[in-house]
Amino acid sequence: MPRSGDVVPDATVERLPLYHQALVELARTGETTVSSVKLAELAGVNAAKVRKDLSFLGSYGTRGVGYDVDFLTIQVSRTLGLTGDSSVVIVGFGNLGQALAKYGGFADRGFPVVAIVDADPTKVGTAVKETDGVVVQHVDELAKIVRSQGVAVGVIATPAESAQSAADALVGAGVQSILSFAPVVLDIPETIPWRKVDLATELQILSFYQARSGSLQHPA
Amino acid sequence: MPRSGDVVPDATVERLPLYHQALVELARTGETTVSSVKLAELAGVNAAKVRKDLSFLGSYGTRGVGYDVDFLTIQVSRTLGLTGDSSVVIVGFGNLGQALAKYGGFADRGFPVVAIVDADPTKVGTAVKETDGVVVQHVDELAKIVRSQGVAVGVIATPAESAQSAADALVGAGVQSILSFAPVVLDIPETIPWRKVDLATELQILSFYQARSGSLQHPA
DNA sequence: TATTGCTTGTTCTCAAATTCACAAACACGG
DNA sequence: CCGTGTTTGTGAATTTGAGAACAAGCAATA
Repeated sequence: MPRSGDVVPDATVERLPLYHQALVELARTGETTVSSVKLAELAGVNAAKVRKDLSFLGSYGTRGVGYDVDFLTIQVSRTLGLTGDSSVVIVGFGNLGQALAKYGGFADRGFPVVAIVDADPTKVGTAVKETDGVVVQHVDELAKIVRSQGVAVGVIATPAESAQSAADALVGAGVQSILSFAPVVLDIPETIPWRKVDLATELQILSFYQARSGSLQHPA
Repeated sequence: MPRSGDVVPDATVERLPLYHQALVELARTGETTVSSVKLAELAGVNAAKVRKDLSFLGSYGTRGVGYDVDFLTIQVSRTLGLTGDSSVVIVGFGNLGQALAKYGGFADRGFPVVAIVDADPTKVGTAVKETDGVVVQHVDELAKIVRSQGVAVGVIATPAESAQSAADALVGAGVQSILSFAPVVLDIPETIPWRKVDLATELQILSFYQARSGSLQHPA
């Protein structure tokens, strides 16, 4: 019987946000309980997998009934460490950086963008109205910003060539995790978790399954 | 001995774009051959895994020497179905849609954005200079656009509520694969491969590993 | 042509993840 | 209070993936 002290498998961790998202949606529509079958449908996975995943957090369901939406939401949030907002700083104010800054999807889900930096002095001073008028600052200010604003997450939106120096700056400034959109492997200390999102890579993976068209559906 | 007719494992497919990226970079810097160790380093994976992955495409290396960069690039491209450009249409011209349209990273890697559509008539007519002046059209034109321009990929950048109707429109219009940024599970025919990228989900996964700080590094 | 050194391709073993299948447990109605 | 129907939680079996280890094979050199 897995208890909260036990390890949560990586594969499960990657799915917890899906459940969280589905639970928030259920709460919004007024549902008070949910079965593993329903939750599986909303998250796009298999019901047995949902039950096994949730069992790693503890025994929070009621047999014959299902899971309490609000209670389970809290447990999933707690496991993911989603207690309160985590401030984000974006490094790089090119097209992608501007895009991410204006995109509201971060703040909506508890990750407000509180600062933007760039190495180009001509970009410093620009205000982004979509993020409450955050003003672009110079990358040299990074350490000061992270400390004073308590920034937890750094997002790298620089060109590939500058990504490593951006990472170094973020690590030096003291952020606790990094999300990179640059298509390069970064050298980052083991103590700081980081992930890479590469949009072109996603399209190339699709390309493969499209070429094999019909024969195989993409794995969820 | 795996041959090109055999199945390529899903896990391998997800890494092929990384190798492709690394190979392109090697070619750019003038390297003509590369070892599995070097390629592994550039892609951020284990060397044994590189060799095993590549062996699914065929026996394209030379023992004692390594892989020919140009030749291997061609083989990886062919396996991924990256023969020539694949046109992309973006559905949704809100913040994220505009962001993606202006972001040059798609075209650079063989996925030019040739059209943008939105359901809001007030947005129709806007030109995006970053993508050679592509003009936003109404979503009702989608089928015509896809047919006339030979669009292969649809990118969904709408709010979550509109994502399913966007997907339906794309499927009806005849696109061959779909990349969605909306945080919902889509109902799409098995014949059309699709993937979901959710930026907030990425941050939430990081949140977990950050909470478990230091004890576990995120799996690549 | 024989030897040496290096790197691939593949086999083998182990670990992780998925899926099935079902007993255990609860609510509810009679 | 008992039986029924439903849904969880979890062993067990299966599939998939990771990594180590090494024989096979090629180039280069003398």
